[in-house]
Amino acid sequence: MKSDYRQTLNLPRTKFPMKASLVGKEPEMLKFWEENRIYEALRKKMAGSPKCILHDGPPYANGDIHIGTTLNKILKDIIIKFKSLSGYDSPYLPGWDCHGLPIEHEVMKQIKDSNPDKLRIRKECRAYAQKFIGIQREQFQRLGIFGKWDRPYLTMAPAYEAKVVATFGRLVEKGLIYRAFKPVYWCIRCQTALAEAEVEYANYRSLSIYVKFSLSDSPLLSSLPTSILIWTTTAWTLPANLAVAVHPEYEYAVVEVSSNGKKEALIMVADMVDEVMKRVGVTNYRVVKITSGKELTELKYSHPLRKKECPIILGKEVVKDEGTGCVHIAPGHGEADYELGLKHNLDIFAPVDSNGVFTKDAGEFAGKKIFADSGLIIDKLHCNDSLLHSGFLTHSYPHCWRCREPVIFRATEQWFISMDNNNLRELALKEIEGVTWIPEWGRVRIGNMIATRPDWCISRQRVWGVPIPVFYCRKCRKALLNVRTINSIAALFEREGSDSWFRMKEKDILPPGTSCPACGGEEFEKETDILDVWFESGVSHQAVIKEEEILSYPADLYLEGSDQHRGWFQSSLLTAVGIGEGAPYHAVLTHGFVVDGKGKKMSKSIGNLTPATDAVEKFGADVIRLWVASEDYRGDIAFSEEILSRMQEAYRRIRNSCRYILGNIYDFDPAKDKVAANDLLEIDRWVLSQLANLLKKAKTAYDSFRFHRIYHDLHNFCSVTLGSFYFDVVRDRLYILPPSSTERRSAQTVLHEILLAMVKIMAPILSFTAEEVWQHLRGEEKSIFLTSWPEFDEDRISDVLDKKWSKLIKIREEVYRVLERRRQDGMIGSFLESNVTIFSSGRLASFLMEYESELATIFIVSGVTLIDITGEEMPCEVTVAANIKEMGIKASRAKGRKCARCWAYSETVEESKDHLATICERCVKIIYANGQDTEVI
RNA sequence: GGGCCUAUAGCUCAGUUGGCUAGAGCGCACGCCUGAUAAGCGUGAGGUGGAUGGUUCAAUUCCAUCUAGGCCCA
Repeated sequence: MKSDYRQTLNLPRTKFPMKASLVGKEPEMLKFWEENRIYEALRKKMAGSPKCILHDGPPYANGDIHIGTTLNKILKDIIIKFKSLSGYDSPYLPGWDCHGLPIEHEVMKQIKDSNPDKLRIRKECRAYAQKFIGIQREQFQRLGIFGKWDRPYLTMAPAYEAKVVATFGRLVEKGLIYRAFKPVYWCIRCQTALAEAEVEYANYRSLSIYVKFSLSDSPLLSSLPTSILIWTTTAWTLPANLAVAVHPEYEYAVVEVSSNGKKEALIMVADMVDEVMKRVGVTNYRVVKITSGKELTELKYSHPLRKKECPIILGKEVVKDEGTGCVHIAPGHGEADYELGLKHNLDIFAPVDSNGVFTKDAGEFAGKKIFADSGLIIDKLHCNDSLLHSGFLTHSYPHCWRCREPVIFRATEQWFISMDNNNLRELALKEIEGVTWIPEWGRVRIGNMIATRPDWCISRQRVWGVPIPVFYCRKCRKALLNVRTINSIAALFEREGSDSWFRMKEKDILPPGTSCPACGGEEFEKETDILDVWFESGVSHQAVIKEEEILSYPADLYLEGSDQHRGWFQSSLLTAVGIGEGAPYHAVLTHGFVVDGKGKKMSKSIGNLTPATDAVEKFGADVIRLWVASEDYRGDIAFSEEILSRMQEAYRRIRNSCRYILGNIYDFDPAKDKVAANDLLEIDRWVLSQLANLLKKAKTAYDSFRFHRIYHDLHNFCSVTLGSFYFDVVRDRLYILPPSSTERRSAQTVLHEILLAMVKIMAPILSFTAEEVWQHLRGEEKSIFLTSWPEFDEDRISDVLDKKWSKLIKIREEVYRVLERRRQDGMIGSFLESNVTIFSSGRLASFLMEYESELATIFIVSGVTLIDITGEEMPCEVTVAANIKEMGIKASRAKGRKCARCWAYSETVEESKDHLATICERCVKIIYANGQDTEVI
């Protein structure tokens, strides 16, 4: 028969399961939060406290959330929760960006009708957006994100649309809105402008021509008639040619050629001379002079199709691996040409109408079709001896996504926000200075962008969006652009939404009696363009922050991916500064992009894209949240199966640390059993000092948004301070000593405090688990999120204790190295099977003497003997400590027998009689003192 | 091609104003325990600090160039 002393021990008891089963349990927790309206209770609790507003950048209401969106929302949630815990009223109002091309595009694919009514498209788009708002909302909530999910802000809501229009009106008032030409993709067949996303590239056979633009005056280069040679595959853009661009740093060659008995000189980039000559079939040529791109700009050429002198300009965009290094520029027919044209004050000239027919501005080609009649241009060039060579080239060319016809680039009238009227650019740059950028380089990044960006084109030739609230006089074609009409439209949208614009007639939209200020006309036509969606989301500071009572302006923080320096951060800043206000945010925090384990970007084509929902279903939201917290988001953020399984391990460690404590405080009632600070054992005071340190570091890290430090500190605390030391050492006290003994209560007091602090440090990150722990802690508050960040005394951080105990831990390591060797020898298994003798001298010896009675417990061995060898030689049979001077260690098999209760070896354990297990003196006393039956069977 | 950023052990991160054999945790290997047990403990092996050059008595830390990668443009 074997005696069982287990029942006389205080073994851990808890219902808190070791296995998290997050995937199954998290939804229950979500239900708990929802049913108990914890977020609302939190708002109520914090009402009146100082506000801290994180304004949500609206994700696009299309598709499932991906891992990047997940990261973004979790970061926001961590901040919201920490701020709330630490005394701020920090509400979270999520939003969605609802308008825009991607949705319209998807909807158009689904609509069978080839020419659907605009209102119908909009209706379908609205339903589509609404559907994905529902889907995404559920996915965000599944992550444990707290917020006002029942009433998010939507950019398609009438009130929001009204603010968009009103803000546009304020920009008009400031003189920032103007109309000008800008090239866009245009489909002649569909009679519509196309966005980048609506263009598909396919092979197309183009005319490929080399054209000579004869120089008006070139005596310095050659005595022969001299031309600058260009190459193009779009002959139809030549009537719109306004300049030739050359690269400022390239060398250009003057090449004298002789063909068909005619001698002339041609200019092209030096590196391409042989290549070009080969292509145009000229064999007799020689380079007579090398000049620079810069020098060429002193020259002018005469237009081959029109009587006009045109400049040669510099452009860094010019390349030399195709063509001649001299680029024909038609600012009305190309994006790069347009930018260059703006820079050099060229007209944005596009003499082509919406049907692809030359207008009267194209002179003799007026009325001709640009593709079908391009032979006329070739003929003309040929006649005036401008054509050096013509052929065909099959190359990738943009086509319309609907009708598959090749598209053209054509300047049409668009609305712009001027960067420089009213000093918008300068003011915006000034505002950037006053904003806190996290990381700091965000300031430089957005600064450079704003300093060099062109005017903001806000026109979109689409349907799903907020119309640009402008009318054109039918009589004089002038635009009606004034604050009064715009505000009346805003009011209309507020009442009926922007569908009204498409539904109603002009005269019903405009205030009665509106007349054209230019000609007095009373008939108007509404604008068909809608606003760039960046403008819409950009004015959320007016439509949301200013409107919502729970928020306050300006926001304390915007938090988005680093791509938003060009996107939302910028559109928000420009609109706010444009209407005469300051930056809409005090601080802007950016995070990098999620990349795969190898540091490559996530993309569908590479196949390394993990849907966020998959990860959540596999690991649980808390593991994903821990991953978010663990990564330094300032750079790229790696995401891989390996990383997540590491996170899972780390999660278990933290979870089990909580479980250990819960199991050991099952009979601890802080109200009754708490031991006063001064009566705590020294090791307990030391661990509280460590805890205070952890809290301090965590607070600093949360305050500076450096969450990965919290993860590391917390995890290290669990693994090192607790797991490999404190938990091990206090186990003896907790299990063996009488339940109400001061020593045991001292440990429990500290464990309870540790868990209380840990669960709060965890809460913003491991929200589900923290709440689960909290429920087992039986605190007063219904939810961990209704508690507050633990106050702590800086005084508790004791350098003296830290020093003493790090020394003890260091000594312990030395002891363990020796014990490990004995274990390898087979002398011992458990360390309790050993006795340790330490030889030391001087200060070390007296230091150790201080702890003589505790050393066995600290080392978890059955006995420690100290030998002071001050003034003597180290005995030769001991192991000398590796990292501590003047210390020798000897380990031997423990004397006596193993106590059946506490498992330590002691000579007080008597030899077993009657097969009954025997216990040591200490345990006998404990059992007697506790009034327990000694005859434990 | 331009602007901004990143690069320390297999993974995630520390390394204070340049200064002692570059640290931690996880993972891994080996072992222990079986009273935290699909847990826990111990010991140990892992780094030419992306590469090259320069400044310095001394550089992971400063400078230059390059390579790889990311975001935004062209």
